[in-house]
Amino acid sequence: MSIDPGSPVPIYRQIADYIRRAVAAGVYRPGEMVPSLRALALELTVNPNTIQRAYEELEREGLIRARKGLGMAVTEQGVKSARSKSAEAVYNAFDYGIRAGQAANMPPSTILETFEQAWDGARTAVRSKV
Amino acid sequence: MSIDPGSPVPIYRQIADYIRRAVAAGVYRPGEMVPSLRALALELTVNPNTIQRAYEELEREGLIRARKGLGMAVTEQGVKSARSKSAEAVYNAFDYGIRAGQAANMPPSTILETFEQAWDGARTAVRSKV
Amino acid sequence: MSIDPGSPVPIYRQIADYIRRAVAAGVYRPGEMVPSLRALALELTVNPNTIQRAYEELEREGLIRARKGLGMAVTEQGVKSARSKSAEAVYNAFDYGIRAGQAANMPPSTILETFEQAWDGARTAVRSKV
Amino acid sequence: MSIDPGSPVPIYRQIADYIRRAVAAGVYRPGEMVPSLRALALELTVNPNTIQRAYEELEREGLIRARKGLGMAVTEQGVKSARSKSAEAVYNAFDYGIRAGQAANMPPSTILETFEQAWDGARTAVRSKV
DNA sequence: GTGGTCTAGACCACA
DNA sequence: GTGGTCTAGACCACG
Repeated sequence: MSIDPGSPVPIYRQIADYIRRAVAAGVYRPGEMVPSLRALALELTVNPNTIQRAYEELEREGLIRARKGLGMAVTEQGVKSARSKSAEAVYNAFDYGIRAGQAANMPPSTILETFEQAWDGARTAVRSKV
Repeated sequence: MSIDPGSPVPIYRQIADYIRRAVAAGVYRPGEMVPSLRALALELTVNPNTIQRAYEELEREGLIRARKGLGMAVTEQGVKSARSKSAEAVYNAFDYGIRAGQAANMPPSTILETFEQAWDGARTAVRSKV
Repeated sequence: MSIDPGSPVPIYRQIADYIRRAVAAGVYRPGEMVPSLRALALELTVNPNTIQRAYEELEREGLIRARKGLGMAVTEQGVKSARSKSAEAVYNAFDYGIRAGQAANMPPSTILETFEQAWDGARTAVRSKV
Repeated sequence: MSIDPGSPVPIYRQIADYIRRAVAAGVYRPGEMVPSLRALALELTVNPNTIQRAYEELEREGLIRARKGLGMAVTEQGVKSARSKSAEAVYNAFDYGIRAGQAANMPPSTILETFEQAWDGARTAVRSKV
């Protein structure tokens, strides 16, 4: 994964989002441990406190649970929770885009065309990875 | 227009965004004046400094231009600029949503369905306003 | 107010509890600002970060709301929320005490007597303050 | 007995508390042995070190005493000690609840009502177990 | 001035 | 080893 320190969205939230997506994608399954604070801090070259802040947020959401001396384990209901959170995020992004287009007086057809462009762009980006 | 002081997006940016959308939508045409600092500050019950900051941002973009003793006028290329800015914002929102869905391992069909839901939701929201 | 740094309950939680009780007691009314991070940090001689952590918790609960550049304001529904939280805390303490007594095989009459002792103790403690 | 690994109260203390209550309740009488380290560790599926730590605490209190080759025996003064500890815990819980109510400006009548609710709740909970 | 984020480094309790 | 708390001090955006 990669972190953008210059982004307006705080680092700890970027990390939390990443873990959320990873859990939603099945990278970490229920009962498994997410990377330890210090391990992930080393990997991303950020301060352990920053990782902890991200994990705190996830723990409050019920996605992971702290077990002192052991680590942070993905909750049983974590995957479901992460999936719904992800779906919500996607919906919100689309909704925001559509409303922004409407507010700027863009005709519906233009908004739809813009979506198709983004769709093609993102899809070929994936293919080019492969 | 309305301001949300509790929102994470700064007030001055909410205002700048609003003016941008208004110009893109043709509310203010080239050569016309946007509301004066004090007038807008009174209407929104916000510190005039905050309006000032929003207008500074817009002036830096070339959207508006100070005319001493008159106010801030929308520039000729302002509408085009605002339109392209708006189009870019719409594209970015869609792109972000699509990529978030992919990162969470959502199948393409699900992403498309989510867009359709957002589309229906936003369209009916408009109709209900009318 | 006073902080016990040696307590097992973290300082930031002691502070959050104190603010909660203060709001419930009507010391800070809706719309009013709670002490600023730095001001309270100076008064209690703790690090501002610690105060911020307490305020974060209160903001998540909806008790207060951050207004950048201004301070943290008590929410309209904050008092109600704080009152119900306080009532819950009192109930939980009593419940815990009763169950501890039952688990130790104390007869009900002894548990009730213990409560009366605590009641008299706390009440006279208040009187002696006056 | 049951252990809650997710609780904020450490496992070793949950175990120590359980033994304390059991001694106070007369489950283990003076001279009798408490469960061996390994037996209890197996039963609770916990690291033996954790049991060890709980027993250390109890031995420091004088509740139990190591008898080489035999196990940990409840001391004669253990029961009295455990009883007074339990009584103290009950008193402290009540005292804490009363003071929390006072700090939140709850009228004495409300505090008393809250106790009665907790009393009824805990009593019926016991009955429903039977 | 305000709150928000981040780093560096420390100490602690827990398993 | 793990997570949890705290301090000190820095920089930023905001009003």
